[in-house]
Amino acid sequence: MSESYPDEWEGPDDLDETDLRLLECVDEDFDVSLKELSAELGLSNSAIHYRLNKLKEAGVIDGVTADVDPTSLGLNMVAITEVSVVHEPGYSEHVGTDLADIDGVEQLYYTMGDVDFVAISRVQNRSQMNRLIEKMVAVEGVDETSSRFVMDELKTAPRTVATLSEGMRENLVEDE
Amino acid sequence: MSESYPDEWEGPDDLDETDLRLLECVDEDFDVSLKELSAELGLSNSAIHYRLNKLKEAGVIDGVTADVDPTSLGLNMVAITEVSVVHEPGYSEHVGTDLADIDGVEQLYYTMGDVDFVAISRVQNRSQMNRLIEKMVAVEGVDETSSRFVMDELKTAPRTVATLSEGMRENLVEDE
DNA sequence: AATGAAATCGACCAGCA
DNA sequence: TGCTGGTCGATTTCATT
Repeated sequence: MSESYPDEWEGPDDLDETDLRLLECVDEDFDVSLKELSAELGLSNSAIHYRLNKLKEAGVIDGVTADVDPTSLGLNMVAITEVSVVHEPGYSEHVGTDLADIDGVEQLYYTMGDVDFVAISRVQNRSQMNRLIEKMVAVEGVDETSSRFVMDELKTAPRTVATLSEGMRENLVEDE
Repeated sequence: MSESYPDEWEGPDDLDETDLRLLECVDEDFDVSLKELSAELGLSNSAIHYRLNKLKEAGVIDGVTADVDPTSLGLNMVAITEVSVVHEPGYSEHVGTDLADIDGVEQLYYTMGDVDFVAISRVQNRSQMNRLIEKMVAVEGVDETSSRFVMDELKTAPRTVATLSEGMRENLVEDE
């Protein structure tokens, strides 16, 4: 994020419309054969393969992962926790990594404003959640925490490409 | 989540230690050959394949996806927004789906407490963010919103299995 | 539930537009 | 650079234990 580009700048990589459509497919489901993709995009198998490799090497695709359903592992309890730290310089980085290392913390954001960190955690039961919050409070530099329980996850995994607006899309393919 | 199980209940599926180790591998990186997995786990290729299929059919693995790096698409701006709704019965479901449908909203949680929804959104620039917030406010039933900008994402994609604690693991394999 | 062999599919290379 | 076609190696499937 240490870029000197203007606010309306779009992205470093030169993607064309085909790349974007390919990303839309595999961002949703990579468990498809090259055949299906080539049928969808009107290209040969090797062409798809070639483009996928290019996207991986460029870091646009930075991994392929199996999405594990948390509820099938009994991880039914989700909480969103706001963490504020004592305001002494240099603390935040340390606090951040300590918080991120706590088992059950799935996401951790460092934010502007009165609250300093927002964590999203997932556990199996109340006692685990209690222990998790205790660990957060015990991190040196943490001032106070405030948690909310999640009753429903209406939208979860970051399906980055699927949530692109038309405008965002245009910014990517227009000026490559 | 409409289960009548006690709080300490662990999970519906009968997983053994091998399944869990396999999940740990592919949850991190599915772009590996069966050879590597069979070497790691001491099983034949076909056995790995058999277990992977079983996990997919059981819904433990509910998909294989390519992880697209948002920054390579110029999606550098992330916000966490708290949304409260006017308290009239039956509003919440409608508001939830409307909010989830807004382009750029990657995650949406329905929570207990004074705030009703928490959204995590990702866009390319300030004007897109402004429009996104406007759309949220325009949703019928939304009372007010409060947004915080994310300065750093210390932990992002829900690597569910990777963040399991020892206790969570034990709950899964012990009593299958 | 796991194995090995057979059929199928994907990865890579050389060459071409 | 982006793509094609063919080859080899990998994966999927299936009969068998």
